[in-house]
Amino acid sequence: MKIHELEKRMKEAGFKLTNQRLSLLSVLDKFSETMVTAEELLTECQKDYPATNITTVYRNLILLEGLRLLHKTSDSKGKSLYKLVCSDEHHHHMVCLDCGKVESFDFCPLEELRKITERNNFRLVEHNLELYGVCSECDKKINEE
Amino acid sequence: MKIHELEKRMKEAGFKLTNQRLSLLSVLDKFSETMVTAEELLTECQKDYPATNITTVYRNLILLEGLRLLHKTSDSKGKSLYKLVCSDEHHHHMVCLDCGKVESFDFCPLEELRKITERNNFRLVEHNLELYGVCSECDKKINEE
DNA sequence: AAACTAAATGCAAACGATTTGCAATAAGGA
DNA sequence: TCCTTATTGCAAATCGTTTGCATTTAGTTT
Repeated sequence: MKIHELEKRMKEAGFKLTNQRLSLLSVLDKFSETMVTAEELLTECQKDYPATNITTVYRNLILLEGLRLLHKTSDSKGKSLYKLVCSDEHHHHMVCLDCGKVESFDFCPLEELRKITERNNFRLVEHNLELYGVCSECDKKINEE
Repeated sequence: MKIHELEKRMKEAGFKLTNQRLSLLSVLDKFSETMVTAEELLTECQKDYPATNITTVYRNLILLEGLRLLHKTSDSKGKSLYKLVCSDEHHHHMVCLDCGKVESFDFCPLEELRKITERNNFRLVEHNLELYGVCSECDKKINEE
């Protein structure tokens, strides 16, 4: 989703477009291929707009999540990671354990999963299919060392 | 895995079988079908052995994780959830969002996933396929209300 | 353009989950 | 039974995140 579209969505939802928010959106956009922490977002935001504060970052992340514009997960230590949602059609991700880069792929065995849950009278709400490993760039770097 | 086997593994790894540990193993075994928090484990442990302490629970959970006997994830709020690893062959889980119950299924599209990662020069380390929803019992309960 | 008002911010302090330092205790071999 | 070292319990520290409150600001209204 383009930044302009994100700004429009916030505005339409009745939120003010403060400098802190514009800066956060632009940073999120910049990192749209990577899962990042709130702290990393803050650091980047401060480059545009030094006054930005971690509290504000968190508050706006919560807000974006509420608008379903932001995807939140947690790393193995329980720390939260964020990324703008993908607006394209259904797909899943490969996440690099080294640099956090996220690559997408279209495959999803949803049909099969539906059959399984029906067989168990399990009301399927969500499914999560994610691959973890080392992306080609990081793998190259490791081999060079 | 049977409790006795777990105890054996700990002992073999050079750890002492304290009452706190025995009590934790038995509680984990009791909850082997459910993801539970450290707090819930403590509460149960204290029924057997009232002196048990949250610090000890955490320390032993870390230890069991290190022995690869324990599986750790986090819920949507980042709180950690634990469960003994399954010793049976490769499978995935459906997790009830209501009661935490975990059911297993054998299906896994690993072949397909391998093809995808190879195509992307992505070195696959781990994959996660998990279904979330409402289990048949909870669904029944909800409908009764 | 100045005034207004509710929303948004920044700070410091609170928070909950988890970890750590340290002195006291207990497991399991000698 | 004794001894040594691992383990425990407690309190305090830590980390990421959230909240209360006074101040500031966006975006409207005059």
